[in-house]
Amino acid sequence: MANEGRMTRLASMLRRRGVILPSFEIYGGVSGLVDYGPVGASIKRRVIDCWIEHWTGIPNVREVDSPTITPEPVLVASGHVGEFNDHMSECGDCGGVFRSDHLLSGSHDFPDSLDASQLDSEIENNGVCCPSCGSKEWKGASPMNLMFRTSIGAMGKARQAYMRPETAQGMFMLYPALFRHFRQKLPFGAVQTGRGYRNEISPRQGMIRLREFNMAEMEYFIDPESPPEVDLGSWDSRVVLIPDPEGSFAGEKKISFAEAFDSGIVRHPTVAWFLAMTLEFLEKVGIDTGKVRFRQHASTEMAHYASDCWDCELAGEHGWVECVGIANRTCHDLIAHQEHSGSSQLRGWREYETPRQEIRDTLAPIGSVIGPKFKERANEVTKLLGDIVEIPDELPFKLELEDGSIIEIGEDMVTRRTEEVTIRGEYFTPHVIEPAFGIDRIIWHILDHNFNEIEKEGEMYTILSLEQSVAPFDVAVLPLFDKDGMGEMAREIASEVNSIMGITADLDTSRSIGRRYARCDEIGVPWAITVDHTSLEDGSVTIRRRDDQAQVRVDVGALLTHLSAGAVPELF
RNA sequence: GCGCCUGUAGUGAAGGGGUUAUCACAAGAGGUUUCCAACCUCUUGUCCCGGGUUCGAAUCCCGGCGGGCGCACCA
Repeated sequence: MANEGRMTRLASMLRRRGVILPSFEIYGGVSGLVDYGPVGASIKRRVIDCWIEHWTGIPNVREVDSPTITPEPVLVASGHVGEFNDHMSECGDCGGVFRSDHLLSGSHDFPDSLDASQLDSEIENNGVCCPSCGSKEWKGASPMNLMFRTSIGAMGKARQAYMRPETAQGMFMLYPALFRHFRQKLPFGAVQTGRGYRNEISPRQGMIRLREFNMAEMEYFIDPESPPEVDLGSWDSRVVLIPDPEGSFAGEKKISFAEAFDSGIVRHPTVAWFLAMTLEFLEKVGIDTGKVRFRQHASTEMAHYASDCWDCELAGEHGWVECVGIANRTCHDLIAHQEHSGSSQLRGWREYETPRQEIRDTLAPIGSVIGPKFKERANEVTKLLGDIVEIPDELPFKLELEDGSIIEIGEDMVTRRTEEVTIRGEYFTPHVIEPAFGIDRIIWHILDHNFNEIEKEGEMYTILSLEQSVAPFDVAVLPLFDKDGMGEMAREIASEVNSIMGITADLDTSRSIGRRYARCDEIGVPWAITVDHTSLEDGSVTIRRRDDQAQVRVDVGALLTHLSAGAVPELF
């Protein structure tokens, strides 16, 4: 990094001012867990609010909220229990730990599919050496699950559960409710923000890799045969894209989203749309768009559920960091849950433009005959009759049961019907496009991109140039001195400002006015109202703009009006 | 998980087997001050935790926890 020590100073400031701090510090701290302090929590809340507002701006998108504790079968169906159970092999000499399947990647076609003992024998048979020390002494492979295990119920019959590794599954569980809510018409979407948990082996880099983290995800359900039409023309800025390095577009490009889609780099129109929406959001919350790039996953690194995946990476003190993933998860999750749960509610209905007429032959079983005749096998017979595709022309006919026995279906057992039916549409499993945001990583980059160290009268001076929408306070109210009634007037103004919905004021009365401006600048408060002697005489105050320290005098009433209308800049 | 480095007020640092651990900035109280970290007085607050060596450990050793970097991991 060009500016030595900048990251240290930023991290120190965040701790000193109560933005982001290590958790449980008086007990020694826990790696991978952080606190948002009295200033940071406001920033986080506002970033999340901006995010919700941004994505619910899409028609037919609603917020939902589901539990973090998730029963095991849900995560078995989603693939997380299997996927998270990677086996790890430990070197007996140097203690290095490696994924067992990676050790075999050159010598076995499907190392993923092996169990622990198979992995061990394959490793031994192939003479795999430890990548760090070259030893061939391996301890047995053992599963490593990155999810936090817990159980539901305190006593003996407790059910196995996990803390969710993503919010997405909760939204898939809500699919039937969403389908009803949106009057059974796709596309629609659900957004959810909340905590996710991954028991990382070694969390590092401050708040970049956390064990408990804040995420924000949208599941946008579409009919794969008629994805929503999007006009990408309204996002005309050029962005840096890094297409699949193994694909035909390999190599960094700087083009617009429309061009990227038209040329086939971005394969799906909805994915292209969400890439553009993502950039727009990041810009709104104060990310420097010059430090944004989108990288397409190579097919080999794709998550188990994704068919096309783009990462949005942000540049900062930690280099390029993945902060958003946009994945076309196709119908993978809904199909998996349908199969594991047996639910038939995880589908959409596609109406044909013109209804189809079909002649349908059916054999309706007559239970009063089949029952007594086949007894315990009657259920199977009934089911098989319903499944017959080619109805035999003549009765009686032979039917083979599962156990191989052949039975004869006679005329007295069924009613043969030929009817003309009108088919108006068909069921299908929707596809889902998912933008998933790592909120903590985005907050880190907002802080990073807006942390400005300038020189003021020969000394270093810090300004956090946050957008007002994500600033910890909208405005600071500062009496020039806390005497002669200036303090009282400031307190009144602060409480009036706080009574405006969505606007918060911080009151600071201690020490010199210059010092208080500096404190506000450091945590990114965009505006400061100062109450001075003139204020006591004529009810006017001054308002100071953080970014250039310009100050104008206005009537308090007018200022409050501008504050509630978000029109303070017009005063300058 | 492994290796190397590392841990002293809120932050940044100095020091260090022996009386009461030092400095700057920050913070609190009071004073002063008619707008950008001013000044004066006073105040609060620190050796990560545990064990060992020692007459004596914040200092040396071991372990744990935390942090940094490298390797590995990051669905």
